[in-house]
Amino acid sequence: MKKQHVTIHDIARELNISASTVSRALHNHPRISRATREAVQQLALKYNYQPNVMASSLRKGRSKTVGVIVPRINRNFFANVIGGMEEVLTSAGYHMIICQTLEKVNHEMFALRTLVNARVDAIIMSISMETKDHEHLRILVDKGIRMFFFDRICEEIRAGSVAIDDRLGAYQSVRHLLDQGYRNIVHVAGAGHINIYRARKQGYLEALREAGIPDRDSWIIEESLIPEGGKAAFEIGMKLAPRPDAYFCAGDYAALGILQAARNRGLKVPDDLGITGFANEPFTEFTEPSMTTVDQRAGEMGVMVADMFLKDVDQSDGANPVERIMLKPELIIRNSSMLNK
Amino acid sequence: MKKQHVTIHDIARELNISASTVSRALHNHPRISRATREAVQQLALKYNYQPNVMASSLRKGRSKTVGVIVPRINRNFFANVIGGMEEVLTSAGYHMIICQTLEKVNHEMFALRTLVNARVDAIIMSISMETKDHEHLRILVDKGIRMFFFDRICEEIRAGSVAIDDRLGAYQSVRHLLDQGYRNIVHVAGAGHINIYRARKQGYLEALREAGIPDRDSWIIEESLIPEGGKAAFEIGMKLAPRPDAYFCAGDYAALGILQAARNRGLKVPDDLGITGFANEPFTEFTEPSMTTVDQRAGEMGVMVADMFLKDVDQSDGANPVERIMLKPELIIRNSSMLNK
DNA sequence: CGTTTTTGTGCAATCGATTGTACAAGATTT
DNA sequence: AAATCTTGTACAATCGATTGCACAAAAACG
Repeated sequence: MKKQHVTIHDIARELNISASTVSRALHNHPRISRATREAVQQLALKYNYQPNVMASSLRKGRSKTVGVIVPRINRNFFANVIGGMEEVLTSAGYHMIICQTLEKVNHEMFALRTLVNARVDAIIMSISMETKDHEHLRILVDKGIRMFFFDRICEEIRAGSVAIDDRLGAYQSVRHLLDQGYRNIVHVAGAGHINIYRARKQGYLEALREAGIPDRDSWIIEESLIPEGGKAAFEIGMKLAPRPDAYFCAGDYAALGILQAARNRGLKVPDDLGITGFANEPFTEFTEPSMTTVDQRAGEMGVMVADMFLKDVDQSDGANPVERIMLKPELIIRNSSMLNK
Repeated sequence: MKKQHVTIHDIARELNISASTVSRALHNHPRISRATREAVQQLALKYNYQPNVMASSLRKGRSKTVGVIVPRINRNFFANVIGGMEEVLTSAGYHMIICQTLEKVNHEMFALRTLVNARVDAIIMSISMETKDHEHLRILVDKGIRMFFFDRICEEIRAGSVAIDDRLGAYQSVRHLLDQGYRNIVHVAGAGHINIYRARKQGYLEALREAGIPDRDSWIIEESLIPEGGKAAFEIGMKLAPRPDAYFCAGDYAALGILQAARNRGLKVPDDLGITGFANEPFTEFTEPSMTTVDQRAGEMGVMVADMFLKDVDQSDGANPVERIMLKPELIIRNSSMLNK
């Protein structure tokens, strides 16, 4: 249990020079003589000197840390985004502090305060379901805190963002169902105040209109996107006329609920009923029949938003043109929607 | 874009007192008069003063941060553990810095160095697959760094840990298969140098022996625990005599591979073949038939290891009796192993 | 009333790294 | 040889919070 860490002062003392010289030598300052520089660097190596991040952060006012806020860490999508960010940020010398909101706006505010306290160099977040008002976000941006959004972005705030083109993903899904010959397509939708669910609804409507199929409000069923929500939507759908022959769900878990409900009713998928989900959750590959869905390219999204941040700090000439990237989603066609064999 | 943060000096100036008095007032130091204390606290509230964590960390030598190292953030199990830790640590005022090793030992060493640099108050980790040697861990523990393991623990290091009783989980699974009437049970095993896979094998052997069934080495097939590994194991199993009637897999993805391979061969699960997995991955609920597996109580594990850390820092009287907790796993019986209906 | 104790506050050092400025010695220019 | 420039290093302040020590004023005591 020796002294825990070597400091520049330890090195300075041993070489009979000042700490400032050591610091400069370690940073290859041009004014430091070659002899001194090499002596310092050798000794640093010998003692395995590691700069105290807190001290240098305090002095420089930058913490080399990025705060990440997600609704839930253990949701497949978010875990993948975080995985992507981690790879980029770590290799650029940044840490990540991670907070989850559990979809609660007060958790979100708490997390924001925590991260601002920790003096993170940026906050990268996906807003919670409950977040309808964005005043707490605006305050931070106005204060000059670097902020980036991914997936669930807040359009009203001027901030960089990466998201997938949900509208396009939905459009492609519905278009695919139409191509397969399905005609009476119900949309199981998510909460309307979240941009991604609004966009998915738009894509659904667009595909129908393009095909000349009238859209009706009663065919858009807003439900919680969990298996139970899917089952509820299925029951509602059973009462519609004409009888729906396909369900486009804004989430995979809801699609799974539809699948289970259909099975219970003796309906065959995909013959009697086509089903598509959204998110490419791992289980969709393994359901019977396997589920058609839309991949959100989570890992890439994490990489891109992290890169966006790095680019921004690098230039940091103040004039940051806010970039909003939209990734193209990938329609993954599986058996739950393959009418033609 | 005003001045970003209020400091104790700002408050001190406004009240014509010294910064040290402000600091003491904010910490309810008994020597500070009531009047001063209240004035300070009011002003702090008014300006929404938030202490600079880096400054206080630097001074106090504690960062209020915990480093977490996992093989992959986006693996369901680890994401759930992290989720559990997050809830506990955040409400105790700690941050988490998260690193992933991607199962590489050099990534692991890099992560350790990074976290030590960041002066984390503890490191909570699950070792990578590649980690066979533990010298790099011992060095840190000897240096006095607080270390805790979960799931994949390193027994040779004296450190607190939380894991599930893998041996028991395996024993229960195999016992269940035997109770169902299966007799010729293959074990698809994981890498033998990882404690959890060794323990699962032990449980398998124990259940067989207890039932008076001879165990043979050729019935233990060590494979990568992915669907392809399962398929490979299935092919090997097809050549055994007598023909296996059940597979106990050390991982769910391998079990899935067996399920798919069996289906391709026209074998009916569970009638012709019983299958059980390990980990309770979300998809196991949704396969056809649904998969029997063992739940590892990931969230609880995260909560417990975080609590263990908090208890340790709180007392910190040096005399820390190393605690090694073993959680009881939960056998989740589903259709892939239900011979009796 | 003089002495001791308690109370309330400020000073200054500290944590470790960084950086503007000063300054001496050596090199170059005129 | 004097003037100027370059090179190499040290000093001291700084980032913001914390804390041991000092000390004055007030209170308690004999």
